[in-house]
Amino acid sequence: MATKERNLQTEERIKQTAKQVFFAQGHLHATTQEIADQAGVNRALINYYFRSRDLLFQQVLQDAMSSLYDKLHLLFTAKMDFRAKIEEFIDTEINRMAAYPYLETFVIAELNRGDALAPRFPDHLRQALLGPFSEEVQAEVRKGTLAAVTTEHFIINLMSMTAYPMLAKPIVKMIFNHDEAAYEQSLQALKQQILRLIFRQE
Amino acid sequence: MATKERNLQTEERIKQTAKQVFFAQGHLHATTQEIADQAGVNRALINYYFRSRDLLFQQVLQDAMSSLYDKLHLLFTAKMDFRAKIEEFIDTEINRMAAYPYLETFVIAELNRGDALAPRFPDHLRQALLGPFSEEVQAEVRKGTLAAVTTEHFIINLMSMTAYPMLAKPIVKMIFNHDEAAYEQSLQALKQQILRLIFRQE
DNA sequence: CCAAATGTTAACAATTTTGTTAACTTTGTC
DNA sequence: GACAAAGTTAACAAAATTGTTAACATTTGG
Repeated sequence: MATKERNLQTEERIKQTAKQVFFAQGHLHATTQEIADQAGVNRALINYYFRSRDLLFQQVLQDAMSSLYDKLHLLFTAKMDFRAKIEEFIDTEINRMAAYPYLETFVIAELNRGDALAPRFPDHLRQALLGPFSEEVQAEVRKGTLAAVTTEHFIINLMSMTAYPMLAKPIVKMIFNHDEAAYEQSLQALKQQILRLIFRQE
Repeated sequence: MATKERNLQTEERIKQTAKQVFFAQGHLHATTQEIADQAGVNRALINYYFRSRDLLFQQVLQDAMSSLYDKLHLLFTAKMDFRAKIEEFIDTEINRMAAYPYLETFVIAELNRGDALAPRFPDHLRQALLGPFSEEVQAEVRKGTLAAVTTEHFIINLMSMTAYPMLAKPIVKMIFNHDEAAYEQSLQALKQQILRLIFRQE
């Protein structure tokens, strides 16, 4: 008996659309109808493939968490020159956030719903963080290329600067009176500006 | 005819509770029933004082926007030593965010609902930003106390570092395996760490 | 090509949430 | 203390949203 092949075309389209609605458009209150409409499918298909609205949400949440883990895994373990690694992290992270500005907002909003199960951070990631990566950071501190900060706060600040500007996109646009184009441009420039702030030599 | 005095005790209690639910607990999907329960009032009173759920949301949103404006106004116009001003901004901002971690999340989520009216950033604030405050920042850059960054990105980075760690509180706690106490402690230490990162002298 | 499995749809039912109304209570004022 | 205004409540009505079902369509394997 061959493995049952479900119609991934539709199932995947629904999930992708849900991500688009939640992560890109920031419609955290979106109904199943709205998602079905944008996906161009009958709403009942959401129940057919995902049983319930909640299970769709959980699947999307799982995917989002996975992508969070992936990006941190790369940062903590890649065997590259430290500065190059940070540059790449900033670059991919800003590009990712530009496509999905509200991914973390969605994750956080879902985590705050009483019923949500708190996901666990993979142990091997925390080991890499506390061990090898922390060594790298502190070596840079001793060299004087980084300010004297703890590894934990270095990571927090790095995540802050690469995530917040897109997470708070409407606020940033409002403060600086940016249209979409100006905002995009400011975002690209931000990459260099973060590097200048973090690293101590010219 | 004297001005009509409505029962501000109840009206205010409802609004305060709504802020607590949205900004502190992060229940962005909260129903009017949940708010009424936590406020200890009959749900119909929400309609009595605010007409509709949406109008309550809008009032809370307005208050949130005002507090955002206030904090920026202070940063842009206070006549203090630059470093002292930044220190104070970080301090009050982190304390505020610790009490209301999800204020900006709520604002952003509401701004992304199609029907919301985009609020305008007060002109006098943008003037102060582009004029006097920008002068201050660039003077510090010339002195070498700040890295060579644009005023815009300086502000964005500052807001990022003071807002994100609380905005993403569940994620931060998860990554570093913090309980509530450890998280609080990390937050207090963050203030100094941000200053070390921003300013160039020891 | 036929039959079983899978996919899709519209209609319906159940649930959740919001808004309204009318009766009742409290408060302030004369 | 009587009266009017404001405040409060439970019950009801309306709307929005989700979940289910049964009929229909399409695909797939023999």
